Amino acid sequence: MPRHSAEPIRRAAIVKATIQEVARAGSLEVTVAQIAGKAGVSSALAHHYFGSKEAIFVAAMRHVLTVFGAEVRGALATADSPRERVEAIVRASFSAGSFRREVIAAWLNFYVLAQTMPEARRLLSLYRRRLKSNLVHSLRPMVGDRADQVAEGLGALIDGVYLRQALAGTSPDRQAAAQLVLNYLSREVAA
Amino acid sequence: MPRHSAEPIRRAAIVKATIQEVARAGSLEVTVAQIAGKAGVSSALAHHYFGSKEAIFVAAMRHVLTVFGAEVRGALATADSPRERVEAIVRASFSAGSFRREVIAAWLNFYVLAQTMPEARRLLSLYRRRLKSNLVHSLRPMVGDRADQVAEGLGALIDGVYLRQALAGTSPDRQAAAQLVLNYLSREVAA
DNA sequence: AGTGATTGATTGACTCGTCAATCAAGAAAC
DNA sequence: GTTTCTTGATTGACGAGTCAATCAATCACT
Repeated sequence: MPRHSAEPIRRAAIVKATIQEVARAGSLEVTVAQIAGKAGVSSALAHHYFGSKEAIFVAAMRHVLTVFGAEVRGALATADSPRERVEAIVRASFSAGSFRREVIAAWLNFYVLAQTMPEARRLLSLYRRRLKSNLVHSLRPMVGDRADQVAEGLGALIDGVYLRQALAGTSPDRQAAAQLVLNYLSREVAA
Repeated sequence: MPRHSAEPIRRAAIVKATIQEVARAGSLEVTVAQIAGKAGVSSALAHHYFGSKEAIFVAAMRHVLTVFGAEVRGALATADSPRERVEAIVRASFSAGSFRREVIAAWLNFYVLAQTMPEARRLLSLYRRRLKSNLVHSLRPMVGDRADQVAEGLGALIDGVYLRQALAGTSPDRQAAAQLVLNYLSREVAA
């Protein structure tokens, strides 16, 4: 293993470990040592690569959002009609990659992080704006000028389902979650 | 100042200060000293009355839920038809007492707390079960055996609206929030 | 009414542990 | 032999919880 390839590997390992540890602890009260330990490195190395604990959290958050973004884009690629596009976004929200216990738990805590860290808030706002923009664009041909409020409702509903899943002891049911939201969509379109 | 009236006054002050401080900090990372300071007492006294920091948080959470429960009950008192009952619950969710910046911020953090503290989780589950039971009961005459899923959707939507409000920089708009949820209700009933 | 005992209220000072961050130095690669 | 990687050790700060002591009201008894 060549020396110069270590950095990306370590960063990825630390980011992954961060998500796992945050999920395990159920809060952001995890020590750098715990994260580093899980990643199989020393806490000093984590500081070496990220500079601070906050930066580690931001990187983890960015990773979650990146994965989610990629899933949305992938789902949109095969969608033709507006209806299909909206459905693609909804399904991507509950895809196998993002709708997992550890990611959901991390998600909730990133919301809390966004309350105190401007950088985290920026990331979250960016993601939200993109999602809404995507939704509104696809909804326009379906519901006209109600697109904005329907998008707002869909967004809130998705967030709510996530939130409730975070607290539920059971493992997430992607199918049921998607169905609940798509149901809402159908009603709005029919109205 | 009569001796025996000190305890309830102090407890209430500390609980109130806890909610304010959690909201101000945007997280549970507030020190007992900060809370006590805001309540105008020493940190030792807070420990004297509550025993631990966790117990302080639980008391604050219980208070929020109690206020909310009272608001729901009050709203239900003047509701006759099933439709009115559901609307009362929804409106109570966004009532002036509960849908305030500080309370919303505290709410979000209590969700996080519930991930780690069994007692907090118990409280939250209890509140949720009651709310859903209330909803299902009133929805039954309106939507029949779809009552359960509609209640689930309403609950998730309410949670989602709260969550988004926690992150929004603006002050909460009770009217718009209630309208969004009631809209969902109308669609479901019409279907 | 006076006086001493009792009890709750309250605090400042202290302990003990924890943790983020730094540093200096060793190991590995090139 | 220089650069990158990696760590153990250390530090400095901070915070929860404890404790011994003070203060003030109430009580019990005369």
